[in-house]
Amino acid sequence: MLAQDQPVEWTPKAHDLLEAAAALFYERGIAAVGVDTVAQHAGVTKKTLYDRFGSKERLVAEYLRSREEQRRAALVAALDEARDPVERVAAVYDGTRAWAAAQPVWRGCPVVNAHAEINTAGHPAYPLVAEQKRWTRDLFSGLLVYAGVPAEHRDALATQLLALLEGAQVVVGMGADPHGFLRARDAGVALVRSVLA
Amino acid sequence: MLAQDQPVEWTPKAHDLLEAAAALFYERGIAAVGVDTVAQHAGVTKKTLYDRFGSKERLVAEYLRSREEQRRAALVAALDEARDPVERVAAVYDGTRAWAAAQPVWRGCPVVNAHAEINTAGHPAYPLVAEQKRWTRDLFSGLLVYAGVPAEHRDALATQLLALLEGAQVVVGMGADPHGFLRARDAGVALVRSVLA
DNA sequence: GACGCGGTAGACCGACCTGTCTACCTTCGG
DNA sequence: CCGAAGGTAGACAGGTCGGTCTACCGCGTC
Repeated sequence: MLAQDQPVEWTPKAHDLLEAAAALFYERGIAAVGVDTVAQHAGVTKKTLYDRFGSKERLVAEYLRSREEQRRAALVAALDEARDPVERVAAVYDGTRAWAAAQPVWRGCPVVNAHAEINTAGHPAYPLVAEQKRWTRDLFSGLLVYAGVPAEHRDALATQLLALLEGAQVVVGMGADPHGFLRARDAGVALVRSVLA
Repeated sequence: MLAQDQPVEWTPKAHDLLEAAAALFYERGIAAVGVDTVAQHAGVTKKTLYDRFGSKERLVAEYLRSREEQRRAALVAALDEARDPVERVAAVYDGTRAWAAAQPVWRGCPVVNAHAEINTAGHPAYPLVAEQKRWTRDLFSGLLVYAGVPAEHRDALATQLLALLEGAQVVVGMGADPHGFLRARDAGVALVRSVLA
């Protein structure tokens, strides 16, 4: 078995495995997908899966890490196109919408979904889950500093912007409104404007 | 086995089973909890479980139905205390916060969590999941009519209020901000006020 | 006193789960 | 030419899963 904290060796088949695992875990749920299924979809033997990742838990952790990497890349891409402070807040919603649209199917935030299935604190994906929302909140917080939002409003507003972003992912993922990201963007912009005025 | 659409016979042990199942499914995840574990926690035999509910899927559906019943009861309780139109919108957030606080642990919306684990459209809990967000959106929609929000703003605003509510549940559930419900409430009120002015 | 009912106790089934193992094949660098 | 590395094929182990079944018990009611 692969040692627990030893990094994954990214052979071509390891990439195939991650790709297959990511799609299956996201679309069907983590516990609902067995390692045999993942290996089969990747066109690979189970032994190769264990040679590269060492355990299913580790594969899950890598799945979440890679999805989060994608997301942050989409966010910086969207942020690079906006210089106006309020537009930069809006860009977070646009970037998330673009990231969601890039997935073959959208079933809500992968981290939230994984959180619903991971109970043991010892799971290697646990720290990733805990860190992700904090990171996004800090992102908003920084954008609010840049926008000149007074410190007394900053914490509350960061939470509100984060709630809108998370809520939009849920709303779209459950099919309650296909324009959820645009609506959330408008609301976020309105909230920021109201404390700047 | 219990017939698929035949109603559950609510004997005392059936209630014990639902209570145990609800706690376990919510706190550990649905797939992670076996029927043996549920029966054991309820102080009941597996046979009794199957005599009353017929299948695990059916038990899951009843779990979600009962949690949603609780939630709507908390919402009407909060709504009954508010007559002012904007205060009634705020009451939805307060009611949800009270409902969340009533749970021994809060790990986000049970329906969203279940949605992450349920992939098969034939699952008896599937219609419940699909209906729930629509119902809540309709609730906001009705409150906005009552508040005199012009029709052109109503749909977008209902989605924004729903996103704030769902987002607050995520934010609190993942520990990103313990005051998530209060923040969401303030943001929702501000958004409603801005279209009324 | 017979019967139905809700329940216990626990064996049992086949399927599937994560994870390991042996044996062999291919490719490539020194 | 050799050996290491990445891989295939597939059996295997031990455990858990959802679900079924038989045998029995206690209680209330015709």
